[in-house]
Amino acid sequence: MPEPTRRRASKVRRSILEATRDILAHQGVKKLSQTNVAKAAGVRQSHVTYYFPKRSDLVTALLEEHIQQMDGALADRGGVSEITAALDVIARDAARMRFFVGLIVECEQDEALRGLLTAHTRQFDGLVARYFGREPGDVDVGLFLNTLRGCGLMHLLHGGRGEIEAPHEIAGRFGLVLPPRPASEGG
Amino acid sequence: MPEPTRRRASKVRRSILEATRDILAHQGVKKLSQTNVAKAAGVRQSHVTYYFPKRSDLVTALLEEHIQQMDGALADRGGVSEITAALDVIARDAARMRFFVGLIVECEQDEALRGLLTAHTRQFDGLVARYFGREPGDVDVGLFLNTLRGCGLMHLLHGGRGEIEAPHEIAGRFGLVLPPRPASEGG
DNA sequence: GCTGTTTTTGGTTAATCTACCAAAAACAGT
DNA sequence: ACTGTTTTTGGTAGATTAACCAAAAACAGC
Repeated sequence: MPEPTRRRASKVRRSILEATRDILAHQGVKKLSQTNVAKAAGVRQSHVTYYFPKRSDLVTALLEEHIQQMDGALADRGGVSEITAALDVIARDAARMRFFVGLIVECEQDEALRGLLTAHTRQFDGLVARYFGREPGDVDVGLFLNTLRGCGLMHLLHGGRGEIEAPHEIAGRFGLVLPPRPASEGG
Repeated sequence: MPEPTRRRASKVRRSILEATRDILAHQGVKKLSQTNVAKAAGVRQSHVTYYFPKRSDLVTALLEEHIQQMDGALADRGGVSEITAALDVIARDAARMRFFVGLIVECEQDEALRGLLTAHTRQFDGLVARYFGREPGDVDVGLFLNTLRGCGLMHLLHGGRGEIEAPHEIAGRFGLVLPPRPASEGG
């Protein structure tokens, strides 16, 4: 058993991951340290090392959980409203972009993490393509999402200030419209 | 004299700034430290503190010089080819986006730096608007540039791999075309 | 060549960071 | 209740960081 059982379900482990997420989203990658995480989680610093022996373990677990949550919210129900919300978040939620940028910065030192993150974004792009009735890899969808990402990045830079056109309006500029209900969207 | 004279023109100072730029662009913000900068510049660590007493002084000076260089290349000649090249860089040059992302991360701890960077991007956006015969603050131009930024960010994430549509083609999607020569472009 | 300023040298400092460790405590299965 | 595992505690280690400093050296103006 290389992977202990209880270790994965621990309450402490959970609080550490949550603290990590909060710090990365609200204070940025420069503030992400074992000390700060432990403080925010209300546990000892050595707990962080215990559950995540290397820094990369912590960040990787964070991203894995994030992906899992996204999958739960998006893929399972395939809900239109969830995707709509997710698109909005990309362009208008500074904390989320801070989180994303932090991950990108971490990727610079961790190719495995980069693999995870690229795969995740690719999958998300494919999901959004479906949402608009396009094939995965669709160029319009790719550009549209990158537009949102650029908006989000500038929104982060400007300190969360400034108005941003609504995602579905931006989508229109790329010829992207929601096809008539695919007859499988549960309320 | 709060601002010493020779201090600003020093060869050492220049090499420090160049090393800082290179590290930020090619290794990322996590590798930006006095030690690494000094090593890359071939000077002693205490030199870095001497010329840039605080870390923020170093980053600020770096951005100021960057802005100055951009101004020199773009505003002076107002050259179409220079802007074309700059647009290309945003979307396709991973090192430049790494540099930009690094600055954004630094802004999180330095509001003055954020002011500098936001002002710079705003000015650049205005310049590009002119380039397309639009007014500063033009929504199409803003979205277009953010598209390039989003492309650049994803390009950085994917480790500099992957093809990207040419900027002027993307511009077309926003109804942006170069007006007939304004009769003032020097070859 | 003297004088005051700038720069360089070579260290030190205090803070912070990741990682490690041994021993106590809590817990689980039986 | 005993046994082995997991977790917690508390502390340490070694690296790395930005920042500071005194004294030597280089330099500039006169």
